[in-house]
Formats: sequence, C-alpha cells, structure tokens
Amino acid sequence: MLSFCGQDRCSVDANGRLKLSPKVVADFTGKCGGQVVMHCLPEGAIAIYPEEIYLEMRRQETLPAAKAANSMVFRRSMRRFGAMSSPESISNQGRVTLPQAFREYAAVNPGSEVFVVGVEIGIEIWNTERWAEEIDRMNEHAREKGEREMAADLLPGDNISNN
Amino acid sequence: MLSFCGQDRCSVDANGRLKLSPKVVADFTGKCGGQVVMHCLPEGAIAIYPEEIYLEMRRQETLPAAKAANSMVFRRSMRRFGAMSSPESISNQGRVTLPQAFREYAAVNPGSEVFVVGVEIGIEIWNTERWAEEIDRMNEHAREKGEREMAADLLPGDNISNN
DNA sequence: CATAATATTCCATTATAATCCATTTTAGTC
DNA sequence: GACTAAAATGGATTATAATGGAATATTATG
Repeated sequence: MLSFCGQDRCSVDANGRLKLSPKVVADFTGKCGGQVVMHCLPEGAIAIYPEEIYLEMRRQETLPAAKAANSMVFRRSMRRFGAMSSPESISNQGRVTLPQAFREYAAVNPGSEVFVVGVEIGIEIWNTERWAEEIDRMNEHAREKGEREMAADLLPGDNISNN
Repeated sequence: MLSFCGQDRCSVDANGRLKLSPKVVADFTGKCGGQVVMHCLPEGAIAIYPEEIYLEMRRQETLPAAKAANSMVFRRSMRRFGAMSSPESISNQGRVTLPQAFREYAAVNPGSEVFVVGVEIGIEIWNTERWAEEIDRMNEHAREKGEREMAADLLPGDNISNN
C-alpha cells in the first residue's frame, strides 16, 4: 500500500521535536509499533527507519568483537553506526525528538523548517537548503546517466537489449 | 535490542569519575552485570566493553606462551593489550572511575567535558576536540567512498545491480 | 461560510545530571 | 605500631533539561 512516500514541509519546535504527518505516523505504527531508529547519513540528513529495517541493515556484521580488536577500519565502521544511530519512539501525539548531536550534524535547528522525505523503507529529515541541493545532485546524476545510455545505444551490436 | 548507541556529552568530576546515562548503564548491567574492561585505543580514546566482549576479543590468541618466547611483534601485542586494559565495575549510582594513566593518554581531564559514544559492542570516551576531529575523519572517508560509488554508477555495464 | 482536523505553541510535571558534602580507607611519617 | 593527612567513594540535594499534554489557531474541505 505504498509506504513512506512524498515530501512534507514541517517545522521543528523549540525543544527539537518534530510532528510527523498522520500518514507517516500510520506507516510507522503499522510496521514497527512506533519503535524507530534514527541514523545520520553521510549525505548530511537524518534517516528514520523502522527498527526491523535498521537491524536488517546491521545484521551482516559477524564476530564483531574479534574484528574490532584488530582493525581500525572496522572500529571506525562500528563507531560510525553506533555514534550516528539512536533508538527512539514516536509519541502518542505523533512527535519524535531529534537528538541534539544529530540536529547539529544535519543543520536541523529548533524553530527551523525542514523537509520530511519518504524513501520507501523509511523517511529522511533534511535541512531545506541541503534538500534543494540534493534534488539538483540526483537530477544531474540521472541526466548524465541517461546521456551516456543514449550514446551507448548509438553503438552497433547493442540493439538486442534495448527494445 | 540495539545496545550502545548514540552520543552523550558528559562531564568528568574532580575525582576523575564519569556518570553514565541510565540507558548505557542498563545496556551494561544487561550484558555483564556491570563488570567491564577499560581499554585505551590507538585512536586516542578509552573504550569500555562488557567483560565477555573483551574476552572474546582476546580469545583468538592461542598458545600465547610459546609465541611470546619467539616473537617480538607478539610480545608487543600482548604488552599493549595488557598495559592498556583494566577491569573496572560500574558503581550503584552508574559511575565509573577512569584510571589516571588512561585519563592522561586520552586527554580526559578531571572537570572537563567528554563525549560518551556508543560503538554497538560497548562505548568509547572521547576528549571533545578529538571527537570532533574523528567525526570529520569518518565523514570525509564516507563522503569520498560515496563519490567513487557514484562515479562508478555512471560507467556502462554496472546498470544491472544499481537499477 | 462553517465545521472539522491538523499543527503549533505554551505550560506543567517528571526525570536526569552535576555539584557538594561526609565518611571511610589507605598510605606515609614519626 | 599508631596517628594524621590526603584521597577516593558513596550519597544526597539542587538545578536544569526534557517530555507529555492541553489549548488555541489556522487551513482545508464540504
């Protein structure tokens, strides 16, 4: 039934809390009973996933202790996911509290307007200007990829796969 | 269920003690009854692991006596883990005392603010400035890796996996 | 134009964190 | 061996921050 779609403009209150739209709240309560995980992305936004989605993301790591003892790269990976993730719950009134460190990281200030963006498996909270830049970046990438695909279609021998 | 996550800003008291957040204390008491091992990392921070996690880290070392007799590299490894680790316990009020030598190593001074960082298998205590640098380092690495992945997505032949 | 629903702001209550104080233990010196 | 001094540990109190709820206002739909 098409969960976690669309874009909403929302405001963060003075205490760093965000009121989610009834549609988004319904998507979360249906999937995980309101238990979610917030995660800071390298792209500079805060992702919010149902808990089970996040656990699936991290399930790949086996024997973490042994690897951590010997590898700085592995420790950095654990540190990144540990420090940049936090379990939270959606309140009865459909609000979530964004941890202070995450707000600073994502430039989501109390009292500011943000974009709540559906990403099919969850949502992302974006600073308004960063979201505009990200749209440009996504479109530019897709356009460039399309141009290359068109150019490749001109070459002989490729015609079977392309309609 | 998603232990040792997030970042907390905490202050070290005049006696070098640190009050842990109730969430972190609960994670430790659930895992090991409050018996922990402190360990100085090469990154310049103090890690605190449940005792069983630390034992798992060191379990790989088989026949240590025989290897120690013949290898300076191995002796150095044993020496590092020995000197840089110390068993401690979390007090009834959720406080831990950081050994003096560890405090100096990690630049965690009595009366200063530190970051308590979740790393999924335990926590790390970071000097504030060092933690800011470490975040920059992790983000720069993730950003560079992402850029290379995006560039690779433009190349022909990759299209199957990336839809 | 009116009514209903959703959103935002403000206030009150609860919980958490930090500082300060007291008691106990250990070490050193006489 | 005993006494004194210093340091540390445990506990309690006060202050600040956060969370939850309620009320009012605005927007949308009928």
